[in-house]
Amino acid sequence: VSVKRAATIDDVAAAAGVSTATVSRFLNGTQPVGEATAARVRAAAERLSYVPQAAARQLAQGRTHSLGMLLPDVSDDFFAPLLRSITDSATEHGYTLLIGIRPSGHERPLPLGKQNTDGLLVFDQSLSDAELHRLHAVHFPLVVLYRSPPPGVDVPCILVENRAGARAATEHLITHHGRRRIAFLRGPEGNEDSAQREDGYRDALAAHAIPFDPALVGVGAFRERVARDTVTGWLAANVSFDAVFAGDDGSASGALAALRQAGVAVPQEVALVGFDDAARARYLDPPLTTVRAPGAAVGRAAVHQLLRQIAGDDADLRTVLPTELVLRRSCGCPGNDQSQNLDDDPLSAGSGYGH
Amino acid sequence: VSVKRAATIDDVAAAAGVSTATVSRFLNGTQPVGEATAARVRAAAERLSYVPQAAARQLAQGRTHSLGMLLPDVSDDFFAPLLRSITDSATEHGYTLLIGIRPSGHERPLPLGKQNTDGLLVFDQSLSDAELHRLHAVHFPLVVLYRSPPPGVDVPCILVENRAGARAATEHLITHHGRRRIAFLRGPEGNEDSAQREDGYRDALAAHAIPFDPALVGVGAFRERVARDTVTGWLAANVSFDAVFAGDDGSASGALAALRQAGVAVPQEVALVGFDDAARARYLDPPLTTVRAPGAAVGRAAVHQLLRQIAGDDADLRTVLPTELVLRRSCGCPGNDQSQNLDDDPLSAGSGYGH
DNA sequence: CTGAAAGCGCTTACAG
DNA sequence: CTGAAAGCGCTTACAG
Repeated sequence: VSVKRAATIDDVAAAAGVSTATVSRFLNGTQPVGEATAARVRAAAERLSYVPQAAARQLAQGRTHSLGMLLPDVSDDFFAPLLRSITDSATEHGYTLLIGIRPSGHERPLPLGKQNTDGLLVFDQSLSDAELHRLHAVHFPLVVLYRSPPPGVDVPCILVENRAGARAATEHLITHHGRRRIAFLRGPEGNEDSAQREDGYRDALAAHAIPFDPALVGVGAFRERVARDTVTGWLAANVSFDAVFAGDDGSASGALAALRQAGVAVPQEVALVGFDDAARARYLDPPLTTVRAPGAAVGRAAVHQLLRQIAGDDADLRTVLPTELVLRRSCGCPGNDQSQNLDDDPLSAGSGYGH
Repeated sequence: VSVKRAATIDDVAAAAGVSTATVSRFLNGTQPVGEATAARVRAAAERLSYVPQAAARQLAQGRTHSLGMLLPDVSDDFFAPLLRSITDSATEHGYTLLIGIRPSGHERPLPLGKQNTDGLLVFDQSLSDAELHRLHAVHFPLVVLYRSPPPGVDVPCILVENRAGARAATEHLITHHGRRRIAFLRGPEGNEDSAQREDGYRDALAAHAIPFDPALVGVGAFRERVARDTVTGWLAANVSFDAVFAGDDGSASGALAALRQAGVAVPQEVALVGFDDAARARYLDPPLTTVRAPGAAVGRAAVHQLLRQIAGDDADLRTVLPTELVLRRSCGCPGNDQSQNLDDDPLSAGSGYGH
């Protein structure tokens, strides 16, 4: 047994005394094969430790059996549960996940496409509208996550219930904690999730006859430092507020840092609520009350819709997943970070790295 | 221009009035091409928006131009900076990163190998010693991360200075904060990083003539919950200690939760130090003093060594990266979580997701 | 500088 | 149930 060259289907066929067609059929189960033949092929493949070469199958079949995932950038703890559910779902269906990172600014060509992938999960802004349009026009299977497709481009999308979640969070501050001067930290310009969260925030104010005050809306940009600076600015300017609803958990962290820095007690003086329930949320002090956006469910739904398209079926154009208010202590609730918070930690469920 | 079928090299060749060989040479720059010819080919490729099909090149060339990354599992915030540096380095050198997740227990066959990848980055225990041996025996390029290869298997490895880092952390507790009853939270059984960190811990004790007390070593398993339970047990049993050196930041979080729960003041009554400087470290309260293990540098080094092997060069068998003690407040230092901690956050450097 | 042609390792009608 | 053969879309000696 030479160690130099990996065994090919020809080697297996020769060893088993059959044609390559038969080997292929048996290994793929695409057509019945005689019992005796099967045994010989199995033995030969085993003995030669034959592994089919992906490129050759891909070329012959015209499909790659792999899914691409395109990210605008790799950042923060929001990512882990999502990635995990996507890889799990893909693996479960016999697909390999190919990840391409698209740095912001995307000058470079797409690393992933029809050439190396059967379909693509597109995060947020990692594909421009024009690119989305072009790929969809050639019927390349696509699913967009955390955004809707541009008008006229019927690409299935996976969204979360931003508006209802944001409304629930804001109403909780009003109803349970008597807050009426609630500030809002916006996400990045043009971000769809953020716009919807702001709508929910306004819904809640309106429902409780609290006038909307533009002075209480600031930029958080889903960035910790930006949010910190904004809140620090408010404090310096003596803006009066008794609560902050942050557009995401990252900006909530920043707000918390600014408040702590200024000696403002959270939640006593200013209550705080975030959005996402990212991994860090439970570790903040006080633990962050936030709206859980189900990352794992988003991942599963995305893979499902992508596979339907690959199979030639129609996919749902719009999947909206429910959000849920998670009460911890930053809003003023008694919280419960002993059992609940740690035990359902989606991240500690794994085995962890060996480091 | 038909929208049905993607253009192939034949289409381009026909459109440009040259042979496919010429198209290939021009596009890959493998051989000089006449100026006029080049112009025609460029125009044709452009007009047909030709993208070479990866599988065909792979088959013809016998290489995939992609790197695999194998993970035992996707977990926690330790992962993000590492993944980011790996993808960046790979992209920079014209490689695509293919990620395969190997769930613990690994009953399933390897998703990544010679069939679809030019080389593999192997994390921790995601490959068994036998598999490692087998792949190395057939000269498949491999780099192991956060572990050394099994004896007799000359696979390059990337490690961090665990022992020195752990010693520095422990000595800091002794020297600067006068602690002498320092507990240690071990990592998972058989974990190399953890063993080395324990060595460093013992080195420090010995250097200061503090007897090693086995009652002060407990299992943390790099898992938050496990560590929490261990520390809770110590407190219940009235074990006396004035500091905890946790094997990683995850177990440090758990220790902190247990201490807070029991009303023990950190750092006044018990000082705490972790290892890794994971994303969460700066968000704990108090911010966690920890040993920074340079995830991004590990990623870059790993890709570098892998590419060298792919190029047929010799790679360094052992790369050990320095660690650095990061002083925050959990050890009793005044800390400085205003500017430094946020501004150098490797995770907030990206654009963030639109969620 | 350019082309004709073989070959990479599979799959899959087609024929039996 | 099985095989001979064409074909997937590239690359690359080989010859000129």
